[in-house]
Amino acid sequence: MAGLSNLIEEFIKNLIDEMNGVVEIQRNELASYFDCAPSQINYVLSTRFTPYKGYYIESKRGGGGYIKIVKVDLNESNGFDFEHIINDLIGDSITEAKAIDIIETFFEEGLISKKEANTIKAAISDRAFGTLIEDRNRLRANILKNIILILVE
Amino acid sequence: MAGLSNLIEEFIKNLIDEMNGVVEIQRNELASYFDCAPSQINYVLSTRFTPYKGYYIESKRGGGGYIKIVKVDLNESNGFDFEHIINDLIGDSITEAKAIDIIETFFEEGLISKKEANTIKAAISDRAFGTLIEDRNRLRANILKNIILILVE
DNA sequence: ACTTAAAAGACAAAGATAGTCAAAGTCAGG
DNA sequence: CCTGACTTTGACTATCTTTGTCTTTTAAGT
Repeated sequence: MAGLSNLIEEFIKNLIDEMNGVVEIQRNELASYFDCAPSQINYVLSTRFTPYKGYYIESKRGGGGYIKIVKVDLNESNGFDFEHIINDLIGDSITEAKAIDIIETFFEEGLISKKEANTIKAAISDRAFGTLIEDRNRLRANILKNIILILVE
Repeated sequence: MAGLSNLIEEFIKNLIDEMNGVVEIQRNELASYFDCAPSQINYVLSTRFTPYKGYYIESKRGGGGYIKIVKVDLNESNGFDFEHIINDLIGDSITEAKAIDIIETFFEEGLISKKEANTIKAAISDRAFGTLIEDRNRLRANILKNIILILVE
């Protein structure tokens, strides 16, 4: 059940690993390698390589154009920028998917264990909110921020 | 005497046994296998595979979507009677103070670390719920039950 | 400078799943 | 028979993926 987007995601992640955290691709080349629409590459980038997952992207159009994907090393020197995470990435409302991305990143960077990651995911999942319909994203932002403050201590 | 929902329930339970406690299904596929409305599957899941019975569920929509059902053994774990905790102590509503008591007990008995205890407390505190006024205790019960299933697993 | 071709970006439509909710059906007990 | 709980169904919604079309940017040649 692979799924094309997942394949492309894996492919890029392998490249990034091999290249020590930075990779440059050419959109059309990659698209033709996977025999898909070029904009599929944009889709993968915008859903899988987001700031919530610890990536940022630069690109250039025209002849010699490229897309550069950088994996941010959150632990290097500065440690996590919690202020940024709390104010900009979470704010006062966040979707489940984005919250999970942040939690996964914490795990991948060694800030929390797998068990802690799963616990936090359980705590902020829509499923855990049950029948509560309104303001899920606000509630989630609140809970997540409270949890993160504990982790920082 | 049979009843479609019971058949589907049995079918899924057999799958889970075969698969060692975790199974992924596709809603439409299963519905067409039983020749019923897809939402019948949701009905079965929400009435038969609840946290009270030791199940939790994850899913994804869209292409490559799935429903993942995980069975947790509430009986044989760490000397805790999780079934009792979930069904009787928590139920579908619990105060902050009582929830904290349960979490403290988990810590004292070595099921979770101090950090995990603090994380969970942060997740179910009234403070984390912010301006949400109604149904705090219901919400807390839901979140706590989901977290406990993760801890047991 | 101007033009053109070679990138990448934006966005919308179509396809593929799953979720929600309420109406209609069934069945057992009073 | 009536009532209420449980079940079944279907219409509508939400989310995720794939594809295609049109736009914008940039480098290179004239």
